[in-house]
Amino acid sequence: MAKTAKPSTRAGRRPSTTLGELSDLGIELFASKGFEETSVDDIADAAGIARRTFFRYFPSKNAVPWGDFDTQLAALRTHLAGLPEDIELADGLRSALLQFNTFPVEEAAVHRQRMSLILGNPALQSYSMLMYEGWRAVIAEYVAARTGSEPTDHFPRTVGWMVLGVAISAYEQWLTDEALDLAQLLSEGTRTLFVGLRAPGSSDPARLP
Amino acid sequence: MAKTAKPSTRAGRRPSTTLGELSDLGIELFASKGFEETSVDDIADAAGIARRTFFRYFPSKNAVPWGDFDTQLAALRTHLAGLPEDIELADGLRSALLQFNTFPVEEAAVHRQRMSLILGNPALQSYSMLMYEGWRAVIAEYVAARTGSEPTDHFPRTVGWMVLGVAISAYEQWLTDEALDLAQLLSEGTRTLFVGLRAPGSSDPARLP
DNA sequence: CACCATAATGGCACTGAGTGCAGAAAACTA
DNA sequence: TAGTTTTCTGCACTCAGTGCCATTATGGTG
Repeated sequence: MAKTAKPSTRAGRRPSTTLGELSDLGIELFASKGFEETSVDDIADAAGIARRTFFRYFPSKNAVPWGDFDTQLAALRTHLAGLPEDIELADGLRSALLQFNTFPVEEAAVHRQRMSLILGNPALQSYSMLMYEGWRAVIAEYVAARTGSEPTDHFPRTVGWMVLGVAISAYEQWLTDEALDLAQLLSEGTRTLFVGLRAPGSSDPARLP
Repeated sequence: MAKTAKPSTRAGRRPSTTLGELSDLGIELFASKGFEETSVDDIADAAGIARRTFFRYFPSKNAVPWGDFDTQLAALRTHLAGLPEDIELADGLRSALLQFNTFPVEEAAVHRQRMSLILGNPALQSYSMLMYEGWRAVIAEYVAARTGSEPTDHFPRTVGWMVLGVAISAYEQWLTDEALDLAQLLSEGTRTLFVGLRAPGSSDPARLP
């Protein structure tokens, strides 16, 4: 997140900061002062840029904690595309979940703070829906490719939602207790997803009104 | 939604409108002019109330399409509480899904318009996350009660998310084609949820990293 | 070096959502 | 009629987000 952009040997004025730096700075301010209590002006001032410039880096204040999410999505897409084709769909999905939510230890603190903000603040919870849409689309693409259907078909869409649900509830749980292991929570969630809820003897929902 | 409030024989000035009427009016304006293009002033003017009064009925412009969602949530909670205790958890959940999304035919048109707005407009998609939170909580309560755990535990939370996913993807699909049957889409979704994704022979996610 | 193209920053004015406050307006009660 | 209760309304204010245009910094070129 706090990485520097490459020199980019081409012409024109240099950007005065990076999206990652602004994101980290914003997260810090949000965490210390509160999200609502931190204005865009506060962030811009702290970063030494104009308010107007801030909106060239982010489409909204809500987008700050997400940093360069698009890049992460692209990485996820690449990861899924590189998986062997002879593994189970379910195994591919678990692999995606674990890969996407694995990060270097030195980023653990910022990451926890970021997720705590996103999942704890109403405005940010709201905004996250728009980010999740892209995430779900990547999952749906993979499911569609593996099942010979379209990403907008019912099954891939449903799976996209359910896998997202597994991810988010794992995070929600993780944030309640510092001692919990995120990867284990994700695995437990995927288990619920993979084996289903139907107890032996339950009626078949597809055959009832 | 367009129901009138009861006479309320008590003192004080009468409300000049109802939340349901405002909601219907708002949905109509949003559908005809577009959500972004319709200002709060437009709605207030059309309803014959002051802008300031609008915000006594709704916390935000985004809340308009949801009408009195809290009442519907209460009905769902009551429905779940009234289910026999000897049925499968999965059957109770399917019952909730179908009950919550069944409505009189005369409301079908408005309901489709409402859902089309909520699922199609970015600002409304965002806001829906806050509404879904209450919905998920009701599901999680039921699951917790049936499994002897707390609504905030990992399993009830995960199930809440997954059932929500089933509901939303059914709606998304429903909106793509007028001819599709919502109840059937919900049933198909619950089937995916109940039987799980794991194909026979897939490894057990709970036993792997 | 002077000039030009390019890419980014920055200032300004404007719209529109949401809020706090104080007072007016409509109901019922005694 | 006077008092009480509840809702409505107008006003002023903050803050997010946007369109427009000028300004600044950089590299390339004659």
